[in-house]
Amino acid sequence: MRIVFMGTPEFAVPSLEILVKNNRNVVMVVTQPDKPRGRGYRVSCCAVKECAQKYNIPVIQPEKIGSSEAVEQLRQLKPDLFVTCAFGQFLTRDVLNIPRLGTVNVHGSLLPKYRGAAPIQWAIINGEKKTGVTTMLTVLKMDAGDILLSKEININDDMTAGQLHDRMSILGAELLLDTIQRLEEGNITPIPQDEAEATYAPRIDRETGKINWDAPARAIHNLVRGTDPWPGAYSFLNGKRMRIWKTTVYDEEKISGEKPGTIIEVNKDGFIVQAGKGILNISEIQCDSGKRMKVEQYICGYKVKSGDCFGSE
RNA sequence: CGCGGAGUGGAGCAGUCCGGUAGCUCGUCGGGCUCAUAACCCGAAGGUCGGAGGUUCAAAUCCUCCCUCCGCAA
Repeated sequence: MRIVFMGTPEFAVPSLEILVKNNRNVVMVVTQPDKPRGRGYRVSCCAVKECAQKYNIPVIQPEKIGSSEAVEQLRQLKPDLFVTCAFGQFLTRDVLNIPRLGTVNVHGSLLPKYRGAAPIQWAIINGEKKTGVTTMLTVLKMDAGDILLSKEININDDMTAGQLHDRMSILGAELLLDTIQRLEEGNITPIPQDEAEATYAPRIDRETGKINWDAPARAIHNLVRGTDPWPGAYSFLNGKRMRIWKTTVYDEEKISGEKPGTIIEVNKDGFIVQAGKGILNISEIQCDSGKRMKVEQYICGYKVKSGDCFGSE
């Protein structure tokens, strides 16, 4: 079976790798063009391209996958199957028509929930207790194709988006291999998604990480976890921006009368802060120009006292 | 040439503008107090101030180059 793999970031690497290691015939990898990224705007390539090069698989990086040039290149490969996994471009009808057996996508949620770019982060931010990975047929509408297989995974109360991402990328890879095997055997029945149940998980940006202290402590805790490692939850303390990396819910319900955001106690375990509902303990933070550090270390050099208040400036 | 911040005993910071004895909080070690303690009191150890040049009577501080880390932006 001739497979073309389309993917870009770290999440897709285990999927590509599992195909290679199981001697699947990946004839081509399609990924996003190299772009100037990072400090100093150095041009760098994505994780999937690096992986493909490691296994000497040809790579193309079309600006638009639907361009006549790219379509022609793909046609000439006479592929049996396309696999997409966090590719980052929509496939056009012309592209979808190329592979004999169709196109399979790996997605980081239990569809039809959390369609879109950031399903892992939003599942945590929304406080879900479980999520999963799904393989489905790729169609023109985003993440809306018929479901092939899915697998659940539990979300622990202290799990970060980064941790969940890493586990799900591996789970997704295993599910992909399984899916392809059963497709070959003709042992799989695509199930249409229930459109009425569909929800969306849009791309997150830096603003997503801004903490609203009027929210419940539990919701803030979920935001902190769901934006770790990127973009990170933040607020301002004494005029300086502070990222907040590690929290625990100290109390679910309590309302002390202090303004939300107020530090009601400082100790070596962290800041104890009043939220809109409930109380949050903050134990790990990061200042601009610095690395992550425990609050215990921070208060050695900075003066923080109870009554100081987190805010939007 | 994208913009900006940071590097000072083990940790976190001040001092740098305006050159002149290395400072604070915490930790560590020793002693004291205490039924006891992560609390309190007394004392001590520990630093080529990221690196290399330069200016100067004198550089953490001023000038030049380099290294490392971080934020913005992508």
